[in-house]
Amino acid sequence: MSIEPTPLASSEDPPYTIDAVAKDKEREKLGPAEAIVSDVIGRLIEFWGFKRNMGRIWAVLYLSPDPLSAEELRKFLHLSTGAVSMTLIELLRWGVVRKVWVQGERKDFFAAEVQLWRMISRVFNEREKAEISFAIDAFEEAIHHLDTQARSGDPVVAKRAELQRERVKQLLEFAKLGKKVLDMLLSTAKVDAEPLARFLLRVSRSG
Amino acid sequence: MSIEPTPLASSEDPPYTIDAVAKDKEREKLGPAEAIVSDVIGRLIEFWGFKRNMGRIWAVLYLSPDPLSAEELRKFLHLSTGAVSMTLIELLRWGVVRKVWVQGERKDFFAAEVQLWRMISRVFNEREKAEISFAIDAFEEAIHHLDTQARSGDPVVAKRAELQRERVKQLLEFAKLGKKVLDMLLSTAKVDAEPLARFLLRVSRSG
DNA sequence: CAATAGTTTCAGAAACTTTTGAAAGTTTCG
DNA sequence: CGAAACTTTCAAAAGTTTCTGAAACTATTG
Repeated sequence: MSIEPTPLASSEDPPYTIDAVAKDKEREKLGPAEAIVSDVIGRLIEFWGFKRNMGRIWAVLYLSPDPLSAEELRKFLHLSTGAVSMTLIELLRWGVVRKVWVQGERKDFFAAEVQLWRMISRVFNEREKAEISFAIDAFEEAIHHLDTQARSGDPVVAKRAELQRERVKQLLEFAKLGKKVLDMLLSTAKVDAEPLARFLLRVSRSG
Repeated sequence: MSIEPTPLASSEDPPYTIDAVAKDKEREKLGPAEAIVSDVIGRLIEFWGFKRNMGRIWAVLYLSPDPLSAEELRKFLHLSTGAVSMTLIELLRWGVVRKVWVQGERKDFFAAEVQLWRMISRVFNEREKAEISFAIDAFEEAIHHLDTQARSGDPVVAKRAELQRERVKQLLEFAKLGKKVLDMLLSTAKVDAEPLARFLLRVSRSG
């Protein structure tokens, strides 16, 4: 139930020695809280379309008082060197983990971005916005096609095109609204959620 | 570039006959706008963690003036009977597609939920809320573990537990905020976005 | 500059997800 | 009831994603 500090530091060891910290570094297992949190973050992140290990590694780093090396992460999470390397590269690309230089150490160390809001807005910005912009373009293209059809001679075709045009327009409006909310979130929310709220207040009157 | 109504209805056919509608029913291919929209909705939905075919089927139904049968969907999207059946069952479970009884027809017909907002809030309610509630519980459990550790004799363990407690608390706060926003969205936003905006306005002052 | 430490890459393996299509099941109708 | 119409199920196949671990590569140090 209590944490398992390290196999080397049994409860018989004289406690509070100077190298307690050094021993702490030799820990090979996650404590229960760390295990729970890295598991749940892994799931959340997977749910969000990333790899589970991205979430798990981020979580372990987030809960670590000090930066960790790839090797330590490998041990904690029972991953292969390759997986740790690839996952860290991905996390670095997303800007949610940083390389940290540790004095006197040759290998790289890694630390989590701890500003949750900044982190999430960064990911939203790159990922959701791209997706939604693509959708908006596609809906606009579809509407263009339907306009052409609506002007075609065949009234059956024209009638269907008109109905479809309305429906795609709904999708387009919805996507644009989503994009606006996202933009707002991204540009300012890391500082303050107020602009988003103001916007929604305005929207709610017209739509 | 223009729609392909059906291989049977070439442009030489006398147009505007009474059975133009009947011919329209024999269409076997999607028009360009339908193809674009079902593709992009398929992608969005996949991105959101559902099966691509759920999005594609929903989109075809959404753009159809009349309810469609499983067989028609199978033809339009080149799927197997099994895939159509399973996907429709899933869409029905999510409440984003309804069965529609068509007079004089023996087979089932299906229509899309066209209220976008209602649809999305329903999905959010079932899916995101469950996920976030689970995370909240897990974070609380982790904090409990860390409280125990913080009271343990070993000051190294205690110190780490305190730092970790702070961090997990951040996650917990964040998740709770997310849940609140979601609740607001779900309970009222289908009617009106205003309560959500008010809430955000309040939140932005305190934290 | 050779040995060592550390990191990345990548082809294949494993795990997981989705689809197929035939068989089983169900409902309707004469 | 029995045949026809239609739907669902499910085991196997196909497809996709993620992971492994050895080899290649890069950087550091004596």
